[in-house]
Amino acid sequence: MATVKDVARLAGVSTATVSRALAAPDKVAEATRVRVERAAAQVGYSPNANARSLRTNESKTIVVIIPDISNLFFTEVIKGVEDIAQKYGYKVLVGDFNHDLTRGQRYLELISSRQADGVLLLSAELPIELILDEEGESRFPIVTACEFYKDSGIPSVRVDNEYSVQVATKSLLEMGHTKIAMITGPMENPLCSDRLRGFERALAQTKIVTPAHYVVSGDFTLASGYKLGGQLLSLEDRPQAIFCHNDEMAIGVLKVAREMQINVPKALSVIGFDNTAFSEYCSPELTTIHQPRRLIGETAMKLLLDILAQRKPNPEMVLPTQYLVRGSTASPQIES
Amino acid sequence: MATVKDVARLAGVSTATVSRALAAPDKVAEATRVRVERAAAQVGYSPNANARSLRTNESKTIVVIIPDISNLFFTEVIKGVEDIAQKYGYKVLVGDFNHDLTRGQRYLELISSRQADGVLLLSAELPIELILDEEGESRFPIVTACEFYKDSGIPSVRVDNEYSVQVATKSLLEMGHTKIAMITGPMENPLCSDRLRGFERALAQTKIVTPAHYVVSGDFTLASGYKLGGQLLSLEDRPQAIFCHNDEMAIGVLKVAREMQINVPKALSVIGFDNTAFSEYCSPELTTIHQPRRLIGETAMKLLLDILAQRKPNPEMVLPTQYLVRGSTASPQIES
DNA sequence: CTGAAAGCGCTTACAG
DNA sequence: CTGAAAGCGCTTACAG
Repeated sequence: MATVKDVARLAGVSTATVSRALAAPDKVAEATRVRVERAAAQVGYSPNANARSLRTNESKTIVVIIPDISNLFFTEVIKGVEDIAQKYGYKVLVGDFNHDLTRGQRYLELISSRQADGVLLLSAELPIELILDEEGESRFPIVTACEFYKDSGIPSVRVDNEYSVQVATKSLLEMGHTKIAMITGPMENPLCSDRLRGFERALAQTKIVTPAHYVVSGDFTLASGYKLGGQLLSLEDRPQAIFCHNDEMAIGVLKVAREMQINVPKALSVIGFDNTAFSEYCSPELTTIHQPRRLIGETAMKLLLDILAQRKPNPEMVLPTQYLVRGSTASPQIES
Repeated sequence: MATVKDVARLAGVSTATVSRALAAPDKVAEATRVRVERAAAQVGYSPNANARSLRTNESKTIVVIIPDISNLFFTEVIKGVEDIAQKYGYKVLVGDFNHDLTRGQRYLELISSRQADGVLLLSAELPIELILDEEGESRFPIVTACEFYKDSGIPSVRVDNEYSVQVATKSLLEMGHTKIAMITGPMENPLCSDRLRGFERALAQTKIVTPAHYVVSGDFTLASGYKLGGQLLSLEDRPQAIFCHNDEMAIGVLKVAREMQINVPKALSVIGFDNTAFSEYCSPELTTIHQPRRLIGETAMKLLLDILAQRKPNPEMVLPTQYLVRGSTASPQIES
């Protein structure tokens, strides 16, 4: 591999000048710049990023850490991150830790090993001590997106989960539903407790009493929606509507309802969350809550860029959702 | 950040010994090892990967380059890659180039900038000159998986696309179908031409003549399946079966058929490819061809590891598929 | 088993 | 505008 030395020799200048000509063309005479550029091209020079990072102490790389890369929700967020990062000359590494905390920690270590300058964390599963020191300060530049650590002071970008669910629940109530169940995500997530609270708040404004067994906890997968949906639909006092904490679980409910010959939306209304691609391709099409995923990614990346540049950022950004009524919800009808 | 120097000082040894104690514990006296380890822990030592890579000329990192991270097919392959990489002490970077060749090239440059030791390429979109030199030799350690460059000599891991499609097409023929259409992926992909060939071969063994307009070319998205499916189903000589080059497009066809009130499988059989998660959750469940995605990822990573270790690898590995008959295919019936 | 020393390839004050 | 020189933090032949 050619190095600055090779370029310098060929261009008849010092390595310092090569470095300047390539990095700060205006600090160098026009003619020199041209000579260096030609020489660089001729020897096929490609800078050694390790040497540069070692010297400058920055890698111009950020790592986005996600719990599960096969979750469609995250992948769209990543696209937004990449768009902005690219525009500002940052490389993006995607680290999927597959819900394995040891693996997640290893991605965090890209910071201490100086391979990344900052972290975009799309999860709240990692122990917060890994992120905050004893004074409650971030150990490194970090932004959380979608998921977040409640009252941690860690900058985050997300939607108003509580409000979004409250709105959708109200619409269900207005349609005349009185027996509404909910399949949550893992309840450790602040995001899920917020969504559950929105649900409860909406119900609290009515006289409806929801039995405890109407709220069950899944894990965001198709399979868990299928299983828990089947469970809810086998209840004596079968719910007329099931609100799921994401689209995948809602699609699982759709499947089990079909198998149990329970018509959606006539005998059962189903709501998802996220508005991922398949929500428009299932049958019936899913009523859901749109999250501006790409925008979340873009905003989070911009925030991280601000932090890396020491600009004081807005520590918490809440982006708007949109309640999308499609074919999977309707007024409850007499059951056949 | 603490460095070897700090550890050396505290442990009362040289930096050389620190380095050895941490990297090759058996080259050092037991007592020294313990002292160094304690000192390292005490000062919170974390090795600077850039310095190490600069010195050793390897990063212990591989990059897997994919055209679209929101494609479920790829994400499962990545999981397999990660499992193996992790086991052998390699870090995995995921680079999504979003079908943007400039971006793809930038990920390839992680090699020349020495941030990655090898490439796992899940695409055949990038110009082959970026990969092979004038002599047709790989410029760097690389393995392609799923997609591949035909007759390029680049090591690849994939399935027998031609044979898989041939088998499924035959089953359609045996069911009594005579009017079978195909929605392909982008025809630049060798993978797609192989699948098309399998289709044609199966038909060639019969007297059935398939009109040219029965073969249309999509782009692997839900939307393109929907659109092209609608097109095929609006034909005067409407096909009785549509074979799609992936599940997404097949699910798009399912949707348009539903809207056109064409019953699947009674009036239309639909076949996908890949066996991705949603294929079991659509209605009807999709008949498809299972690809061992995780195994593909594992195998490809092992192959790359062999190449990195200069072990002569098997340059082309073909893994078995499985034809899964589910609810979206049936014998053609009199149309209503 | 251990240390002194060189060097990986870059960038950047400093001096001119 | 340009160059000589130092140094980022590590590892590894070499010598003892």
